[in-house]
Amino acid sequence: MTTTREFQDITLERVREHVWEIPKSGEMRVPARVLASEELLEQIGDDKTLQQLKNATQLPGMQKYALCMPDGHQGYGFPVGGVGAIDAEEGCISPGAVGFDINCGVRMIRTNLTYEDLQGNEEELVETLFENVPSGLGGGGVVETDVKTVEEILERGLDWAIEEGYATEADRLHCEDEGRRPNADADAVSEKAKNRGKNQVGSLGSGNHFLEVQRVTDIYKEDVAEAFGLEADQIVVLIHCGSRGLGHQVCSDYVRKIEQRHGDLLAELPDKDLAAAPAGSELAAEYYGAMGAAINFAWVNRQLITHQTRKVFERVFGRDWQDMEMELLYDVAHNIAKKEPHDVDGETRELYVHRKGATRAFPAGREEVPRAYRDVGQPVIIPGSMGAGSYVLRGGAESMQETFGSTAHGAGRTMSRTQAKQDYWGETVQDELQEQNQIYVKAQSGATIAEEAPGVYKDVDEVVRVSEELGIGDAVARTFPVCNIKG
DNA sequence: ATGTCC
Repeated sequence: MTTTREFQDITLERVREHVWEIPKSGEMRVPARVLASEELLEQIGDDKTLQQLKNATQLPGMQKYALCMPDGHQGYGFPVGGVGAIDAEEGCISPGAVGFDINCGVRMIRTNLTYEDLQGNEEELVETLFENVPSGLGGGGVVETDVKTVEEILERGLDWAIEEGYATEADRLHCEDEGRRPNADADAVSEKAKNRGKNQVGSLGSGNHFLEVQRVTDIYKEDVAEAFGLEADQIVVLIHCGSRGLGHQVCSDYVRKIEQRHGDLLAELPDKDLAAAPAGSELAAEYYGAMGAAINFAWVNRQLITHQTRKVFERVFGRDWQDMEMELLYDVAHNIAKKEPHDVDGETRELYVHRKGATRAFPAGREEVPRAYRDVGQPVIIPGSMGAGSYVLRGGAESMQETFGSTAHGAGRTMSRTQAKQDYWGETVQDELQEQNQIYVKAQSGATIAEEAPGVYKDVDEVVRVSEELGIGDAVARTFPVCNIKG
């Protein structure tokens, strides 16, 4: 007897614990799979996620199944929390399956400070960070620059930041892809996008983006934590942001171009927001190059915020950042597509792995994992809400087989921003966090705090539990917020 | 997410 669940005319069959399948039918090229507990599946079934996932199976060249991670929710065309691995020679590439915020991602910086070292300095620290790390909508970055410099950043990523003195060689080695995408093409990025980016280099932006000082509260795997340089009570810094207006502009430019030039493919797809360029076409190559360039821009963005953070810590604690051992643990992207070789039915194929709100989670042994972590698996950083903790995982042994080397990226929202503003008042949320949890929050706008209230997020513990039980990403450590700045 | 519509 098969266990099934039905949501809005979509039936899912239970394959095994935490694995639900929408069987292939009608125009679907492959089945779809949702990786979730029963509790998370109920939330995923609430909005358009399942229909979007089912639609995605119609993209030409989709391999095995379209996947939804445990934190999935509806997005533009393709679910946030979606993974689509598409043949890079005979399939297609879809900007909607990457997301508007190209290389939105997270990085964690270690320190050798303990929570005790920081207590009493929270207010000064949060204020100084807020003054020195640009945030909010619109312009204003750590550096104000010009189109020519933006082009350098787009082409060279972290290498540019090293030359300019904003990054070290160790920083570069601890970014996914070593902070520079080989196929990045600044010429494929419009002038308009470059102009939007030129005064946003080193800026958080708005929405769910933030910089958070955290303390490590739990260690689940001692040996892996040691390899990652994490221990209980340690202070770490988490930075979550992306490619700002530049990446957004790249996405809209190419959605429009692809819609215009590849109307034939578009006509076969169930949702125009899935617009895709056929593999081998001029636009597929151009979008891939422009996306790679926007990815480099986002890495530099997070690097300049790191640079400012180190300077702020130097000022507040009166020590050099090197003395506080403020090294980059790792920087992960969670809105990208990348050509990767994967095993499909016993054959190795080049695939465009689209991860939209999903994190690469390569296991131990893979050469893409930085040398320092190669024996334990890559670090995977999963931010929770500002009142809950965040997790550091390591890529699990089953990830290559189950999810094309991917896992979740966050807690995922449970209500709209509009609803959140009706249910919460920013200052109240802020006061409660400080009084009840000793969390110091500072934001450009009270509305942002309301929109990001801890209550609007799913249970990050449950997301991580499912990831761990599936063997795609294993919990290594947990952190809890101390100071949070945001747009 | 986003100069929340060129």
